[in-house]
Amino acid sequence: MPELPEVETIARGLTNHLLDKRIAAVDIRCSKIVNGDEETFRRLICGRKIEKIYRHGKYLFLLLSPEPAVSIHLRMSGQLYLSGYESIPDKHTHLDFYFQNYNKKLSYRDIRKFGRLEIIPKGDISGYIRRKKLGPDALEINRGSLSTALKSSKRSLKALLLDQSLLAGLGNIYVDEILFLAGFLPFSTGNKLTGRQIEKLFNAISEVLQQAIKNRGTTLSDFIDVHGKRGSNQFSLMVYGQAGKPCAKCRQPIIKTKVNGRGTHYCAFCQR
DNA sequence: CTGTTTACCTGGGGGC
DNA sequence: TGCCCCCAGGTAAACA
Repeated sequence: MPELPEVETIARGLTNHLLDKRIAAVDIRCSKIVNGDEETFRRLICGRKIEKIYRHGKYLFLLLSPEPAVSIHLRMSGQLYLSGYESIPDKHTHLDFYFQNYNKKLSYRDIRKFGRLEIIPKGDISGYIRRKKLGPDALEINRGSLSTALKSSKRSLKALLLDQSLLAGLGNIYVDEILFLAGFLPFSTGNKLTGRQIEKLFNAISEVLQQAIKNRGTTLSDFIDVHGKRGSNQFSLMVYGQAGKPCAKCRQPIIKTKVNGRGTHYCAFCQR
């Protein structure tokens, strides 16, 4: 499932290939994927040049010149990939962008159709981020803000780290990995962590995410980069999907349970 | 207001 | 083989 490292991998891939390309046409085959009227969507972006591509949390932003911006959220199973101009889309490929003087198209594919593309004015991106209640990006947050976020309530660490309004970008896989690396149990609460413990968590967040970006994301089933290639971070997972297998550190079996309704993996010996 | 549960989708896997 | 049921997960909306 695309979380921060997967969206970052896509943002970098798109930046490498689509910067300064001009959108020539958009083929929408499933209109619920785009927010609002399909015809308006087409009209507002056709003929516009891609000026900048970046992400905040799991949201991807394409800035067009002179206007507008497109926000894309892949949710559970969304994919963005480049393919030959004339390749035939399968039944889950809902939208294609064509470009001037470029022999590839950018396709949006989404088996579960949870993802969305939205048009917003460029000047309103910060407003959009506010309306979506997104906190600071998980790679940009500073220790003070993380501390405030974790002490904001007596919910579990799992719930706190998944809460996009506190810090944006973490999903189920990386939260489990971060809590393992930091050595904290997912159902323990954040409000009585010491400064030293918060620092441990802070470092684990950045370490786990940076490593996953280096590995070009985690591919358990769906994730692919803009070239259709799988990531390799699944081979570095310590707890997620490892239920019953021996912990890499202490050889005790990894436990899978539910915390806040989410599948949660941890080592009862290494995490306290 | 806060925190928890459910709906949205589809494919895959287990049980029989 | 095939059918039924449940599970996976990010977010928004509904709920307590």
